[in-house]
Amino acid sequence: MHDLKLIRDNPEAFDASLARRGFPASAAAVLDLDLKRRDAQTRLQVMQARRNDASREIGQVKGKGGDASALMAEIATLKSDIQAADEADKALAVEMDGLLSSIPNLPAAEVPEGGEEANTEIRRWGTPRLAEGAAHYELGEGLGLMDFEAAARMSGARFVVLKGALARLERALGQFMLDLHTTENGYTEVAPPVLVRDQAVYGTGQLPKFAEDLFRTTNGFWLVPTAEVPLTNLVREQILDDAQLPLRFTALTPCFRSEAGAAGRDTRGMIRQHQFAKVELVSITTPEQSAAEHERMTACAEEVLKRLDLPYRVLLLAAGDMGFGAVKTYDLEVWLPGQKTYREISSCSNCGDFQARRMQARARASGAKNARPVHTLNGSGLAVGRTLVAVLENYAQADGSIVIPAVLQPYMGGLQTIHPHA
RNA sequence: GGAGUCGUGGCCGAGCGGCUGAAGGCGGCGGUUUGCUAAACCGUUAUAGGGGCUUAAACCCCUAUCGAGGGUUCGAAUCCCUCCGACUCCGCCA
Repeated sequence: MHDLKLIRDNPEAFDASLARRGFPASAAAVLDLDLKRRDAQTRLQVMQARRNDASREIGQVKGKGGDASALMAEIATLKSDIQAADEADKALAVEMDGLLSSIPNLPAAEVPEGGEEANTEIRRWGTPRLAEGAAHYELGEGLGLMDFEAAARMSGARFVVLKGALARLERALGQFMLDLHTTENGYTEVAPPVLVRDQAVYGTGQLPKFAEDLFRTTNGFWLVPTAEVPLTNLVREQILDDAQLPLRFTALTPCFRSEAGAAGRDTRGMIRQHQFAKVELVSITTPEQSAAEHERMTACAEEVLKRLDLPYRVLLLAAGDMGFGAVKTYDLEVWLPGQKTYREISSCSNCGDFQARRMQARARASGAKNARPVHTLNGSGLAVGRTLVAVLENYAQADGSIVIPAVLQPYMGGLQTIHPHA
């Protein structure tokens, strides 16, 4: 959600920023509506002021036992006008809300202009295994521990059943990530709801524009597409002290995505599923802290890949490739020998005050009069399903067995290798 | 699921349908007192929007807001309805 004042003060800059995302100019429409709204508001307020005065007089006159019928008659004529003006004003407010809430956040100055092709590689880590490797689904099925057909029989496409050591490997990855972030990176573990109301999903920006990407229960709950939703909404409608910030939350949750519009993409394997596990990182900061926190959060996510010894690169996303609420986004892409390419495994975004405005999450500097919207950041630390894919493909041996990364072995009861038929 | 109670400002907590945007307290801020700390005392302290004045701020005026949304009324924090949330008791269940 945008600050209307900002658009009023500098409509050209606002449109120029949107243009960098490839988003059409919107300031004129906003300002036009704003003008209409203010006009309607003024007309309404003049009538309300008169009504309030007259009502007060009526009270006084009646209190002295006088006759107030003349005043009452006057207001009676005002009444329908007030109602009409009130409705007009509300309609305009709703219209403005709809308009503002459908405009994406403005990219930071250092974000490259353009679409996906303008994404910029920032750094690389590790040495990719360039030899042709087996795909994770071949490896998993070869192990007899990854079953897409069984999943399809009960749930259809884009689901998977993991069994035995692979099921445990997924659990191990989640535990390892969570432990790293809570014991070394300063995040507080949270076990949040994964079914949430409209307002929560609106707060983080998936609603109203992206409803089709989400699953919804018959009684109106949304299944969270990421723990970003519940973790960020932890501070909704709260007024915090700057001194409490930054707050850092992490959670391991299932994530649910309809993948409408992804038909035909990544149809094989575990890369794109309707349901997957993810460890999410969320930070709530002051406006001054968010840029540095963004770097810190990205480093926390990278640390997971380093400890797993998985080669990756970091991309600074171009304005047009960023998510709706992001000011700036780093994507972490892990090397997948099966595809001989880097694939996204984490996305770390600074959302500035965009989500905070929608959630009414504010913080006050000590002694300060006014509370300001906080800044919110979120990042995957990491997508567990895709990390499993990366481990399989990067740790596969010639005979189809999978070596367990050293840091995971304690979580696997000391198991060092997963053999076929295990 | 059945029966009931409740939802007020940063927090706690009053509030007869008519100068109540809201008593009081805590906290915060400013000041007095003080060797320092503590305490005491005085003053001040909601948010959003619109408008006036101004280079700007301060300031002034208006409107809205007492969980949310409707309704009744000349007038609603106060009455009615719906929803959301909290709590209590009973029943049921992991």
